[in-house]
Amino acid sequence: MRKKNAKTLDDIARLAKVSKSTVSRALSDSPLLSLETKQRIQALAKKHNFSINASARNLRVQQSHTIAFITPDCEPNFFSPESMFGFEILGGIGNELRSLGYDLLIANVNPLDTTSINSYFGSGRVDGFIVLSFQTNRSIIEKLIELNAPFIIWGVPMSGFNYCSVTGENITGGMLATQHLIHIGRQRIAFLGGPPDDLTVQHRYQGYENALQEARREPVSKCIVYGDYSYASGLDAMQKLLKQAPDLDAVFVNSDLMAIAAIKVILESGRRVPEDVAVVGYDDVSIATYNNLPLTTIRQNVPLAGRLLAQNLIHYIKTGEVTNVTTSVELMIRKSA
Amino acid sequence: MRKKNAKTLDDIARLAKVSKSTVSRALSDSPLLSLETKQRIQALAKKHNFSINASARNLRVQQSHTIAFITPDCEPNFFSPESMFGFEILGGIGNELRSLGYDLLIANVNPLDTTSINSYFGSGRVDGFIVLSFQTNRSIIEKLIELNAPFIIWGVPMSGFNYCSVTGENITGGMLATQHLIHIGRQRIAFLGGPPDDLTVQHRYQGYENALQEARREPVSKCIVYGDYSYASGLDAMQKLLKQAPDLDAVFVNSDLMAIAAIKVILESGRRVPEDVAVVGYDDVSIATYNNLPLTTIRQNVPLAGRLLAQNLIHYIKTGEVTNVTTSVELMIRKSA
DNA sequence: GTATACACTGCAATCGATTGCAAAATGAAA
DNA sequence: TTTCATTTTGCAATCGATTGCAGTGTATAC
Repeated sequence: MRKKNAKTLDDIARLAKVSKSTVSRALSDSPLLSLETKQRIQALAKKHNFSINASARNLRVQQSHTIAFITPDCEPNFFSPESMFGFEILGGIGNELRSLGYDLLIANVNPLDTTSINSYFGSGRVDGFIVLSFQTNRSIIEKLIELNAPFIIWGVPMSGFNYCSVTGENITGGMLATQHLIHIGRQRIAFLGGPPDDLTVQHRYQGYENALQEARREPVSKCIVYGDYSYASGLDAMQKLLKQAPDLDAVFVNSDLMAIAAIKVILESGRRVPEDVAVVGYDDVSIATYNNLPLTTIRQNVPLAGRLLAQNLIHYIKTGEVTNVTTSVELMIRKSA
Repeated sequence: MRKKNAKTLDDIARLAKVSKSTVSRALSDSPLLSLETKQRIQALAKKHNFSINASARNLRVQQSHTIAFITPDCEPNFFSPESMFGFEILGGIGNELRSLGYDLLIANVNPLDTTSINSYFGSGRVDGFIVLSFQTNRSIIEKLIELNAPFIIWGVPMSGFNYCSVTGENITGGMLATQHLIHIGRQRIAFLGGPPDDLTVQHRYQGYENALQEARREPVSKCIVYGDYSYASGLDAMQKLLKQAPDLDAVFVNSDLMAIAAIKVILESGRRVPEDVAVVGYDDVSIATYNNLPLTTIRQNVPLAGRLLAQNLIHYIKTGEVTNVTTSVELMIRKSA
């Protein structure tokens, strides 16, 4: 005995001998129906494993119940190791969206041509966007503002604008890392940052500076270099650092991938890690653990961040209330420092 | 002067002083219209940056123009390092789908409760599915078959069924790896596989066996162990291997992540890599390169695989033609063997 | 001038679910 | 039995784009 699948509300209505309005109300758990009919219809729908037509529903209620996660379409591509962090955050986002009744769409957008955002939002294809601000997508954020589209970013919002965000406690992160290096007796602690115009990076730098000042020290400019989060830039930056300040004995790096690159350079220079140069990374993505020399790093609570991004975006869509929250960070002590 | 955005076909129709049928035809580049009106309307639409309502269109044409990429909702989660491979393949899939006019949805499905697949397919939410078969999702594939939903897998199809697939040349991969180890003079070559009931793994084993036989050798059972692609299982399996066959001088591992785990165990046992034990991985995901000891591995053409998955699935949806293609693999010689 | 063909364009039905409003059913009170 | 209030259900319009068919207009041939 196989139950045939019902296709539309009308099919179920016919079977239940009611109108399709009633079926619609039963499935959306409307208080207008008697409990009895509601349950009867719900059971029937389940039996014929009926599921409501998404396009029709979306058309009628003028919502897509879909959120786009924006991945910049450029080199280095989002779907590359450089964005391992982005990958790991997707899990939390997806699960939370699902439990809120939303779907997750992957939207590839070229930062140099943001018109495709129109085709997602203007078409009613998606109700909102999630963007990682640490990538090359300032132009994307500007476009979203221009379109007045609901969105939320992971990172520190640009000043002068008012939109939702979730970000780690970057100042605290910078302090924890630096304090740890001071605590284990390091004298010359370098800073290898992400892009210097990124507010996130500036906050981490500020934490670094605060920790040094706490210990009555000052940052030294030749110990400060920047990369762009890529492996290659980590190699370059660390080489530069060793040239400028050969006497450094520690470095705080703004991402795990760059930290791994830095370690490679340090080892190749004949120094040992952590004995000669201690290294602290940032993010605690998977490679931090799997690296031959497990990385001491600042852990961001990535799954939580994903959930918060989803929750707060939906909250904004429903209420218009802008939220800016931060998530805590934690020092993970392993082998590299 | 800001151009106001037109919301519907009617808006544009009014502006162009034609009917909405004509606008619809102009935007879909119908041959029924004169070139002149077509261009006039297209320009107008662009100027008012109009984009067609997706729900309405999808409702009318009874297609969603959306493909779901299924991620099993279980531990180890898809969005974890264990699936770095899956992550890297997403890029190719997304780009290709986009150029074919389809969107990419991330669908989290619990392999123990596949009813959610209904809510994606039965609701017309998506037109088809892409599944990675090397994960714990046999039940998902069975559900898709039962629903008669269009789908394509990455991996070797279950025998007795007829559905689309794309897979790497696993036999060749196994041979290339093993031949290389023989070529560099290794005498006792172990095999550390993925799940033994996975056809992909069986093919790789067959390649391993073929290569040995070519060299007039035979596989030895105590040199054959299996894991489940996770880092932890790689540690376990390698420990077992060293216990069973302490005299081994090479191992062919079925994934890069397990290979990195294996290297860790080998080093901790006091042996050197590659001097005492050579290691060849599989997949060539990013960690293979970034590992302190860059991995010699079998490269799968992942971006190509993604594109093929997208192309062949859409082809199947449109024509009903089942395709089973394989993509070539390549030996990447680095430091570990 | 009329007939015929052909190129364009518009009308109106349609996809399936939602929801304001009206109608029917039920129960209680008079 | 009638009336009124309340609960429950149904009618029909609506969301926006597509498309078969019919209608208009123009050009060519007779």
